[in-house]
Amino acid sequence: MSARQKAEQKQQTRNRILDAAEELFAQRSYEGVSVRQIMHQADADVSLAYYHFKSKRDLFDQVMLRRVETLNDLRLKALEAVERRHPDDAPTAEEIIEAFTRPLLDLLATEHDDWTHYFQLIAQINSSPEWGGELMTRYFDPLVSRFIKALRKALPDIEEADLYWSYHFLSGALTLTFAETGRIDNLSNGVCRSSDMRAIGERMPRFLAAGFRALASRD
Amino acid sequence: MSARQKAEQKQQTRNRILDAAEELFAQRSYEGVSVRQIMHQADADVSLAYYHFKSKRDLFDQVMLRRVETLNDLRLKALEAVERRHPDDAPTAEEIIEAFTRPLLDLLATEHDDWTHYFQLIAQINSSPEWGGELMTRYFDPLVSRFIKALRKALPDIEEADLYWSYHFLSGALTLTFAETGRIDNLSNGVCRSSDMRAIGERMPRFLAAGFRALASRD
DNA sequence: CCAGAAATTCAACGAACGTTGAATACTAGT
DNA sequence: ACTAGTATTCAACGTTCGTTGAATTTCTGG
Repeated sequence: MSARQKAEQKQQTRNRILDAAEELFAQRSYEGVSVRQIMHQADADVSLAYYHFKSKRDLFDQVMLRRVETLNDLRLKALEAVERRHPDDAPTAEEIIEAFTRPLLDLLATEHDDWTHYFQLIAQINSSPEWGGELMTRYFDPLVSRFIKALRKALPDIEEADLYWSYHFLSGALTLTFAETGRIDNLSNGVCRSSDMRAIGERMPRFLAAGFRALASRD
Repeated sequence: MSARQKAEQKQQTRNRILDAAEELFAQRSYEGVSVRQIMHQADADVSLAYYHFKSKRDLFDQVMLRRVETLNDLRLKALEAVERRHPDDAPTAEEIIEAFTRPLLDLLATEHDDWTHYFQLIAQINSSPEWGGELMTRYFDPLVSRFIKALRKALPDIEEADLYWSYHFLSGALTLTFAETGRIDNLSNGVCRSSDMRAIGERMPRFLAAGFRALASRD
């Protein structure tokens, strides 16, 4: 086995641990899961966690970090593509929201098992005062500000407060929806399924863009 | 001290424990808080928790139960009041959503300290697959179905799937907003404040009703 | 003032927690 | 075959966890 292969194997183990941690943190929260349970699911010895990571908290941070760059890149590229399609006029609110949500939709449609637990985790963090404050600001707010700037251009008459509140409502709808909690499956008696990305893609941008416009055209 | 007064004092202690548990569960989740920490905050001995409640889990359930009836009653009354104002025609979607949200707004405006942690807790539960599945269904779905029935009447042309997805988006926006996570305060650099119930009341029903209508009038 | 119930405290249980240092297995280069 | 180093395992530490039974305080009704 070459040195290169060895390094890859180490990464493999590290990723197995990250996968297990991601899934369990998403299902039962940070404090609801022990390092022992994570390492059991990763099929590795407990103390190996502390060889690959500094602490339980560090493991959690690396779970967050592993995917955030991919995600933000895709979203930014989608936004830039939309703007490139409108060299003169401004894109519509719906197009911008589409760029904000489409990457998540696509990731869940094509690599569902890789991303589903990550979005569950983000949903929980987003609605937690304890965790969300720091993490969401650090990882997502820069990109969000970029999208809000684009939305401001799409809705030139909107007031600042309306713009931020609109985004806030969007954020709640989006994180809950992509968390695939199964709530809608229960409520609708099977008419809707949390995992139906096509159904979401057809409805969410339209729903949210209408909301933005309703606040932009206030009388 | 009369027997009556004594029973009241017992209830007082019980409520002190529930208050402490509600606040800490909301801030740090069920597993993130120990019975010892709760009882320390309630200024009572650890084992007193097991005199008033069967277990930690039972304590959590009682935290949930304590306020849910009040809340659902207010919401149902608000909906019935709206319907009484429309004996012949159907109320608008905005009026119904208003009835769904107004009680929360009012409770947070008039008894903020009593209710703020409860709504934080609900937000976390709503976005957790582990907890939300059972709890939200048990405590809220009956009332929600009642509201959905009213919305179906307000939007006679809407398809079932659109109706449920619309409510799902509403649910996400609503739970995040009333959780007062402070996320919008950071993002908007102080332009908006999570605790500004007036700002929310002026915007949320309008935003969400527009979303419903956008899906109802699908081409 | 006393009996007895009710509310609260004390002391402790076994289990699980995060974390660590030393020991081991494995493999790559010499 | 030997060595060096890296990945992994073993065994244990002190602490905190949820929970319990017995002791104790507090107060009421007789």
